[in-house]
Parts: sequence; structure tokens; C-alpha cells
Amino acid sequence: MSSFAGRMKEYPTISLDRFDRENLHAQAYFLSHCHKDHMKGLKGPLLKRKLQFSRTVRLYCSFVTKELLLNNPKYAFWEEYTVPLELESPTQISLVDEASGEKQEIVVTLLPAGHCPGSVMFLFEGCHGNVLYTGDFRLAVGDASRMEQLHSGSRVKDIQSVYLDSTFYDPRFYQIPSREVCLRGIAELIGNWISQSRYHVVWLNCKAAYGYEYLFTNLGEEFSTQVHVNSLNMFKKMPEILSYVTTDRRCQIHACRHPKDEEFLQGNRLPCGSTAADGTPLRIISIKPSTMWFGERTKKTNVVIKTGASSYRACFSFHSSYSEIKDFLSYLQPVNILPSVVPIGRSLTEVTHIRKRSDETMFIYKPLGVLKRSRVQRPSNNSESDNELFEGLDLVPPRKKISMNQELTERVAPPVAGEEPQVASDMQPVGLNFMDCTESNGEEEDDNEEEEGQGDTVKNKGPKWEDFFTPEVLSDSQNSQSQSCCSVRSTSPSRATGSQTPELFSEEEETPDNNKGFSLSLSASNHSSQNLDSHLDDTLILHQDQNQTSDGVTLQSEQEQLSASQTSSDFDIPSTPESKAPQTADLLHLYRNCNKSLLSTKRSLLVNT
DNA sequence: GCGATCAGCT
DNA sequence: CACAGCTGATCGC
Repeated sequence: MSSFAGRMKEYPTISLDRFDRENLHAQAYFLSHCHKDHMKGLKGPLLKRKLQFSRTVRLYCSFVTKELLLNNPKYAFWEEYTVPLELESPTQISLVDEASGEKQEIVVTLLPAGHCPGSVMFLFEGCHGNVLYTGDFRLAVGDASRMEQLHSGSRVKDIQSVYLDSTFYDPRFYQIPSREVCLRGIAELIGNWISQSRYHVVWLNCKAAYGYEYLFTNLGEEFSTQVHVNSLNMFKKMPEILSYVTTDRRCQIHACRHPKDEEFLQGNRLPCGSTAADGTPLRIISIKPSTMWFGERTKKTNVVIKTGASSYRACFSFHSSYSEIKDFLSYLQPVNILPSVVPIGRSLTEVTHIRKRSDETMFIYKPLGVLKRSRVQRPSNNSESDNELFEGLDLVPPRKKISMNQELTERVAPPVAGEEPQVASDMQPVGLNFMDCTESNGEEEDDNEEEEGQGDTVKNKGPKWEDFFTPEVLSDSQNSQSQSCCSVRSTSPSRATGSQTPELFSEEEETPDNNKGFSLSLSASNHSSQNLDSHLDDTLILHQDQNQTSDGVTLQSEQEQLSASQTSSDFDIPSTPESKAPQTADLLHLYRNCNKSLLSTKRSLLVNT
């Protein structure tokens, strides 16, 4: 959960992802994505009032985020104060002190963050240097090197500070299987199940938050079907998602939710209450997407684990792993790093300690005149196991897209052999200062009380927070600011109209209990641990490389091509009663902007806009 | 009655 | 394991 207080020290008159307290006085607001923990204060009456009296204060976000925001009536009043910005398109914004009339110009660029639909990072360039606010992100190793706007010519831009999603910035989360790998595992489980009969159905136990959509689109594509969800309303202007979701309950993959969905499952009903039309009992398995991680030296194992007679956990992460974050930071080489998440099991007090340590070492000598590394393309998948997994990928046609509606494009030349060192597994981020940018209570500011050893807050074993947040200075760090040359457009407050299509959710039929006879050759277990290479035999049901031949060629390419050649229009499926699917004519305003960057890549990057 | 906060749950 | 967010209890205004 983000504990970022909302402001960056370089540009304190703007607020990001926090809208309460001091942030009420901001001259501009930025919302990185539509998750509640980044929207604190956003529906506050105080803020609403302020907007009504302001001529210049606006909220800036991506088009998709604006759409999702306004979809919630509680935030509808933002309509006229929200300015959506295109991705990767530097935009100049005037920060105006409305009392004095003073003006400051800043250039902001939205970069895809891969966290959930609409999620972006904000790159700010102005008189106090370049700063990158990441929001929450899931980027793969090498993704930063493919972001044009992080570069100036052939060089990486100088970044003064990175305000970092540090959710998994801890070596314990060294590796999280890539989205591609996780998807393969999930798709295989689902494929094996739903192919048995039309009564074999899958329930994806997803939380009430944006971010699972790429799962729906890819599974929909893979199995030439749609996924049942509670509502389509939020996606009405997003055809690339919309075509893979439905409110028709008669499909085999469900991601519908109900407050008592677990009870429903016990009674062999889906959360939508549906059962087969002819009364035949459904055969339901549930799959719960959840984060799985593996240590540095842990041999990566399976991405799907059986947790019960008909329940599974499948690897899924909204956030970058330690090694992905490390790669990101190593590439950007910012002068400062400000974690926006208090690490798991750590207290604010500990973070405060870190700040003190950082402050002490902030001004130690750094060699001058060292150029930043020149821009080098790196492979997008460079972890050992991913390499194993995708061995032979070149031999098969490009996989179908995994991203929802935006993808990073590989813009640069293929990797230059031997030129770019991989981040050594035991290497710490280099040349970086870690500081605190999180909010703190007065009480917790008191860092006299040591939490040595027995502290309640340190529940987890493993390396200490300080161990990997100790600032280190290496020879190639930089501390100069260079002027970035970028073409800039000015903002023109625009409005997207958003008609709302009410969506109703209907009930409900009974199905008798019948959930035996799972026919895959799997065994059940309640084993819930991980990182235990040797103890997983009874729990693991799928191997990551299971769909590869000995040649390393991925199977199913024919089937995929077949699937890909079909469209959702092949399915004439009635909607949930009283629901209304948005018309395609309604759409697109949005996607005109997004789609231009939608070029297919062999290794698509799962950047969900 | 409303919002903020927290515990509990998933 | 954690995430993101809901529900319900409690408190203060």
C-alpha cells in the first residue's frame, strides 16, 4: 500500500496520488492509476470546494484513468477538472500561484506503468531537475531501456529523484515469474479443465480492483471465449477489453464476484448464481491469482499450486519484483530514490532511520564528468528461468498479444552481445541515495526508540531493510542535470464526454453439489508455503515448461492462430438480463490515442493502459 | 448522519 | 507470504 505523502521535494506545489491534508493546496494534481490507496482525499468535499473556486487547478492522468475515475459517481465531479494526457507525449503545464499570479512551467510525460489499466508513471522535467514518480508499476527487466522519453538522444536522461513503488524492493521477492509464464500456467490449467465438457467451468477469484483485465483478454483470446464479469460499464470505451468480457453467464470462464462468493462456491454455484440451463451440475474449479515469489537462488518452480479439491492459486503480480526494480534503478541511475511504500514488516520508524542514514551520506564525493551509460537495448527477458522457458521462442510465430490496449514498442536495435552487463544477482543498486518520502505521524517520527531485535514490527525474517537500502556510491553515478531536449505541447483542457450505461446483475439458479472427479493427474494438498524447492511435489500441478517440446518449441501455436483468427463477434451471446452492452460507436475517442502505439512485439510487454 | 479510522477478512 | 478493497464497529463532529 502506498504511503507516499503526495508531494515531491523538487516540485512541492504539485500533488500526486494524495489529495488530503497539505495536498489541498496543490497547484496541480496527478493521478497515476485508479486504485483507492492512491486516491485518498480525492472525493473530499474540501477539494471539491477548492476546485470550484480555482481557474487553474486540474487533475492530470491518462485517458483510461479518467474514464475509470469518472465511472464511479463519487468522483464524477472531477469531469470538468480532469485533463487526460496521452502517453509518451511531453506536455507543458503551468503551475500558477493564484494568489500572487506567479507561474512556473513544468513538462510532464506519462509513461506506461503496467500495473493496471490506465496506470502511468510521471516524468517531470523542470527547473528543479528531472524526477520520475513511478506510481505503482510492473515492468520487466529491460523495459526502461525501451522507453523513448527516458532518453535524450542516445543517452539516458539524468534523473534527480525516483519516487519508487518499492512494494517488493526486498531480496526475498527476488524473482516473480513473468506475466507470460504465469499466463501460460493459468491457461494450461483452464484449458485442461474446460475442454472436458461444457459443464466444466472456471472461477477466477479476483479482487475488486482493476488490474486483472489482461488476464481476461488473454484467456478470452486463448479460448475464443469471453469472461463473465459483473459489469461492463467501466470498459464501455475500451473495446480491447470490452470484447473479451461479458455479462452473459453462460460461459465457462467467470470472474464475477459476490459478497458471499465463497459460500456460493461451497454450494457449487458460481458467484453469479448460474448453473447449466438443463440442470446438469456445474463442475467448478476456482483459481485465485496471488503473488508468488522466489528467492535469488531458488530454482523457480511452478506458477500454479493446488490448494484444495477444486481450488488453485496462480501466480500473479501487479508489482515489479526485486530484480525488476533493481534493473530499473540500475538503468536510470537516479541521484535519489524515495520509496513510496513502507516495506512489508517494517515500520515507519525504520524508514525514518533510513532517511537519516541517507542524509548523512548524501553529499559524499561522487566523481564528476562520468557520462551516463549510453542507451543499450537489452533483452526483455533475461532471468535464467525465463530464458529456459522461452528457449526456442524465435522458432514460433509471435505469441498473441498479452497487453490489453497498449504495448511498449521495441524501438531500438537488438541486444549488443556482451555490451550491457546484466545486473549481477548479488549487486545492490548503485550510486543511489534512499530517502523517505512517505507520510509520518508525529509519534513515529520519534526514532529514539530502537526496535533492535525484538521489535514487534519486524515480523519477517531475512535481510534487514537497511542492508539493501544502504546508499552506495559507485564510480559511474552522476549528479549533473542535463537539459533534455524534447518537443513539448501545451495543455488544452479537454473534455471527454462519458455517458453511463447502467449495468444490472441478475440472479439466480441452483445447482446441486457435485465437484468430484477432477481428472487431471494432480493431487491435492493444503501446502501453502513456497520457496521450498524440495517440498513441492505434492502441491505442484503444472510445470512452467510443460507446454514445450524437447526442442523448446512452444506447443499450441496452431490452436492459437486459430483462436486469434476468431473474434468475439463469432459469439452471439445474449447479455445478462437488463444489461446493455456499450455500442462500439460510443467508444474510441480514447483508443484512437492509445492504439497508435499498439504495435505488435514478439515479446509483448503487458503494459496495461 | 457523515466521515475517518481500524480490525477483520479475503 | 502480499495485494486492494470491502464490511462493520467505533469515535468524533
